[in-house]
Amino acid sequence: MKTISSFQKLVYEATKKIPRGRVSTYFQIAKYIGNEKACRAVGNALNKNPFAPKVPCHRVVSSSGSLSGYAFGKEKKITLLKKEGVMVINNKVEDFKNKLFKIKE
DNA sequence: ATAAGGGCACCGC
DNA sequence: CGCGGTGCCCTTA
Repeated sequence: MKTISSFQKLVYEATKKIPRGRVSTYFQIAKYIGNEKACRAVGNALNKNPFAPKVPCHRVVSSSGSLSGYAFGKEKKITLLKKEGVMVINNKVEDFKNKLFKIKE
């Protein structure tokens, strides 16, 4: 039992909302939660990721489209993204802004 | 309660 | 465009 807080719950919710072939940013999730400044906290929450397979943390990238990191290895993240239709080049998402999914809608 | 860490974002050079 | 420094937030020990 992880005893997660509302914050993390929202993080996972937002992350799960990200459709396949689409990517989002920690910042976007942070805003969805209500604290755009909590971008680090978001990453931390995803890092623990008690819902690993349920939460597609690999669809979450940095504001510049860089993969930044991944609990299972960024290389794995790239592979998953490419398999979902997201072209990843040089550890960065191609057409990032075009594939960017805005959760707060 | 305090200290440190973590998958960030922004600003300046 | 890349690097370094800074600020905010959350979790765990």
